[in-house]
Amino acid sequence: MDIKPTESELEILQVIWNKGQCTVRDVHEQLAKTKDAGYTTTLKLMQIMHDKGLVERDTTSKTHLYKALFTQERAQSNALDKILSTVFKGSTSDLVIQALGQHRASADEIDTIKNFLNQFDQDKK
Amino acid sequence: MDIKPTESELEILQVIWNKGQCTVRDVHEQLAKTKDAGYTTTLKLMQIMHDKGLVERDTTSKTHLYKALFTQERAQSNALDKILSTVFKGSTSDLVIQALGQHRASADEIDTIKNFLNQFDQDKK
DNA sequence: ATATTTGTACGAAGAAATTCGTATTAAAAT
DNA sequence: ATTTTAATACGAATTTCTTCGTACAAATAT
Repeated sequence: MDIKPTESELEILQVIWNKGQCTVRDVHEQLAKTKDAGYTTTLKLMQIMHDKGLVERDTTSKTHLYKALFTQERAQSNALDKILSTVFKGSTSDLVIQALGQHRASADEIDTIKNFLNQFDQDKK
Repeated sequence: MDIKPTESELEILQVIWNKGQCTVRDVHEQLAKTKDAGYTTTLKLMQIMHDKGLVERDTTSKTHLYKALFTQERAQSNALDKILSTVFKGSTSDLVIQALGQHRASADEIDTIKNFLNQFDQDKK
């Protein structure tokens, strides 16, 4: 079973991951900042996501509450796999170098990454 | 103007980037290894890509030759931007660390990345 | 010369994703 | 109590992507 949210579904999931839990209105208002789609469009999408099993919802009160059914880490992992195979010929180092070159990381971030790499070396021994 | 190849278009572009230049048959045979779609499907897709301006083609001889009109680097850059904003909350270091954790890099690759990071420090001075 | 193979063009069907209008119900405000 | 507001449900239109069949033309083989 493969989880593959569409583009729009990912936009919605992002909002849900940030807030932890969302009403349709929460999501819609967040999206409205950068996009313009009608409220019922967002509603419908979230209902479809529920049908697909991407989210669960609490229907106790009139206004339903949605939660994600898979983690952002999982989505990250899928997204990385996908672009690695489609545009990076499978080369993780190409990906990493391009990412770092394109979006300058802060000194702190660079340190974090270096530490991460060093810890790797230790594993090898 | 935003370049946004679809999933199938990316599969085709990948083949073109590898060979530099391709006939429809070249592409089709490569794809056939992992997929099964009819020849005319591939043909049609490539024609559409031409309409969209993703590729150019040389129609001098009967068998047309296709070339990509944008680089793989550009596609990589777009892909990274997209997943950074949709699933990584914009954090490059999260992306890098997750990528390295998920797809163990070789010692050589790790060195390459380290050097890249060090060179970064120098830039800062 | 003729038949076969190999190619392009292109319409159209099918599938998937997105968008929205209308109906209906529940809650809140007057 | 009644009106207004805010919510869900859901069908249906639209758009985008994918797939394929058929027609036709050029090159190749017989």
